[in-house]
This record gives sequence, structure tokens and C-alpha cells, in this order.
Amino acid sequence: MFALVDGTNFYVSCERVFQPRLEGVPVVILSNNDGSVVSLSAEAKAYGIRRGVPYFEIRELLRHRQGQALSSNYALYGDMSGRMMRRLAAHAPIEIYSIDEAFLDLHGMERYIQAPGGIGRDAKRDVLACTGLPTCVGVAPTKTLAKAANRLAKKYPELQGVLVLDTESRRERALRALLVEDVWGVGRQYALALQQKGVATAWQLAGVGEAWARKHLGGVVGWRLVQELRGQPCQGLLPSEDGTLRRQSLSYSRTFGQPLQLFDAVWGAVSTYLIKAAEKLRAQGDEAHILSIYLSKNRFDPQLQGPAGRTATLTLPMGPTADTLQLLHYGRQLFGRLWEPGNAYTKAGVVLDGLESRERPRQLQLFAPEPGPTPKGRPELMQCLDQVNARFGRGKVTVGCAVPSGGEGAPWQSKSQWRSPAFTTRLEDLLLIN
DNA sequence: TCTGGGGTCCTAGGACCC
DNA sequence: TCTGGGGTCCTAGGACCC
Repeated sequence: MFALVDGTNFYVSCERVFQPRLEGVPVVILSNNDGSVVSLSAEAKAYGIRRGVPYFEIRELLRHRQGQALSSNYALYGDMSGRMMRRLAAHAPIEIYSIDEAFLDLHGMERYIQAPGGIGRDAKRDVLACTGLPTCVGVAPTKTLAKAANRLAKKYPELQGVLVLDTESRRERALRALLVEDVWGVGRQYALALQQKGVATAWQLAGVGEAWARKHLGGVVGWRLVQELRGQPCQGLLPSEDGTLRRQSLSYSRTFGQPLQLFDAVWGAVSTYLIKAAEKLRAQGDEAHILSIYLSKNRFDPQLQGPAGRTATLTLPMGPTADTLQLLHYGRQLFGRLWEPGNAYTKAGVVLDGLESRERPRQLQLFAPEPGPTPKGRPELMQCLDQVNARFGRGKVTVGCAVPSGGEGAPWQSKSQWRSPAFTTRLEDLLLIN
């Protein structure tokens, strides 16, 4: 059996822990650049606001209803997430699935699931008591069914946030009540196609054959999904060691505060993003051997023809690295391949792929690596750079071509007008009760 | 005027190798 | 006109997740 635990309107809940005045108020949390809604409270949902809508469309509605919009504060959410995960990990082996969701492995704990209250209610109570965060819990024999149970636990208040699917009849009842578009792994495209073929509920989806599933739901993924709905596990727990996630790629991208046309401005943004991505890479003790850069134009522009974005990718000739200067060197080459004068760019990003731990055993070098910018003494230099910045503030020391202090006041700087303080991670932002 | 960011997995074709 | 089988790597793209 698996449990899926997730935070209810997680970002809003994090804000409310430190700002009780937001209790009962329609609250929306905005994306970077204050562009669109990424999380919202039940009160905001009741007024018809939905995740993903652009802020300018709901600004008036929110003001009219005395609602509150906040910029997203990932320093706060990330720290609160860590607190929640540490509580959950005390109950069972854990896989952290996203910032506000975790799977718990309950194999061998079946008797505890059945006990009065059960592990779901227990974990939920614990997280609330220790962090102030409300959660929902779904328990079932497969991950997909646990997600389904969680979904229904949220939808029906009488379940009080916990649903256990531990018998055939409970599974059937749940799947009959679940729409196909609410199944984990069925997105917009698939939902539309399924509905057109007369498959409207999760129960109907669980009844399709293997060939059908492979044909209409993206191959082997679709077939696994159907099996999981039937109660046959196809995915095990991927345990998160010491509360962190093992990742295969890492990226840093931002929408600019305004469209940019000048080479220097766009390269200024990309080089800054590269520096940040390299910092993240070193902070998690990894090296990357594939580098991608992408540039995007405004994807909502009706004049736009062709794809909004272009990507350039390179396998680094000297092998895995976490060196800012090497990444900048090759990043500049990739940028040159993408750059087209006369375009108004709205967004850029950097992706580091093929991540390996820096501590891994070194493979025997059979051939001399291609000469890149000289790497002698570089790991030490990078380490020194990170230590100085950790002590004196991010971006205090950087490379010569970069904009100081990480782009503060730069032309690409994102908007973030209503950010709450970093209550839990900055001493100056500590909440004071008078 | 104003529309996020960071991930995953799978497929498929071409180059290249044995 | 005929012209294998199997494998890897690389790249691009499409679907999905939160």
C-alpha cells in the first residue's frame, strides 16, 4: 500500500501560517514576474478563479472581493516543504514527489492502516501540529490509485481529508466517481481524446485493453497507467535519501520584466542564468556534461509565426563539469547559434543535463580531452567563489563579464511586487510579535 | 500594457559501430 | 534492383506532472 500526502493549496497555506489575516480571504499566489496564478485559496476558487489564469484578467475581480495577490516566495515554501517532509518521514519510508507532495511506502504496515484513525489521519495530524500546514491523504495499493484517493479526499469534505481504498468495492466506487481528466497521467490532450471515444470515468479507463491503451495513451506509459488503476503496481517507491531529490537535469529560466531586443541585454540575462545554474549544480555536488540554451519570443503574440522558442544543445567536449567559466565559454557559442537580430525576446533559459555526482569514481580517460579554457585550479576557484558568496551575499563576487549582484536593476529583471518576507530563512525577516 | 518555472518519461530518426 | 541485425549516442519533439 502507498499513501499520497499533499499540502492543501500549499503556497497559500504557507503564507497563512505567518499571516493569519489572510485566513478566510480570497488569496492568489502569482508566478515569477507576477504574471499568472500558480496557487489559490478555496475562497478565490469559489469566485471562479483558476490556476494558470493571467493576473491581469482577475485583478479587478480580486480587488472587488477584497482579495489579496502575493508574489511567490520560494524561500518560504521550500523551507516549509522541508519541515513537512521531515514530519512525514517519521511515519514511513518516503519519496518526495514535489514541493508539496510525498508518497509513503506502507508495505508491511497494513494493520496500522486499519487501526482506528490509521496512519493517514495520524500523519495529517502530526504535520498540522508541527508546521501549521493542512494536508490531504489518499491510501491505496498503487501510486495511481493513491493519487485518485487523494483527489477524492479533497473533493468530498465528509471524508475529512483522508480516503483509504483497501477493498475491491471501495476501489470500484472511487473510480466510478473519478472523471478521466482527474486521473494522474491524463492531461488535456488525452482527456479530450478519451472523452471523444466514450471513456469518461476512471472506471471505464481501467477497463480498456492493452492494445487500446498503448495506441491512445502514448505507448507503454498508458498501459502502465491502466494496470495501476486496476490495482497492479507498476511503480515502486523511489526513496528520497536524507530528504532530498536525486535529479537528472537542472535548469534556470526566467521571463524578462520586458521584451528585449539588444544582443547585450539578452546575453546579459543568459550569462547570468548560466552563472546561477552553475551555482545550483555545485551546491548539489554535481557536474553536467550536456548544456542547452534556449531563447523564446512572446508565445501569446498573434503575429507570431513558427515556434515561440529555439533550443541549442551541446555535449561538452571535455566531459562533465561544474565550472562557471567553461559553461560560459560553451554557452556563448550556443547563444551565437540562436541569436537572430530584430527579434523581441521575452524569456531565456539554461538547462544542464547528464548530471553526475562529483564524487563518482573517475572513468579512465583513454583519449586526451579537447582543450577547453584551462581548468587547472578551477575547482578550488569555484569553491572559493561559492564560499565568499555564501558568507557575504549572493553575487557579491562573480565573473568579469557578469552584471554584479545577480542582475539587480538589469533590463531583464523580473517583477515581484508583493513578495512576503522570508520568515524562516532570513534573520532580518523573522516575525516579531509585539 | 500585463500569460511561470522546474521537472519526468517516451518515441523516433539519423549517425555510427560491430 | 538487390542490399542484416543489433546496439549506442545524439537530437528533437511531444505528452505529462506539480
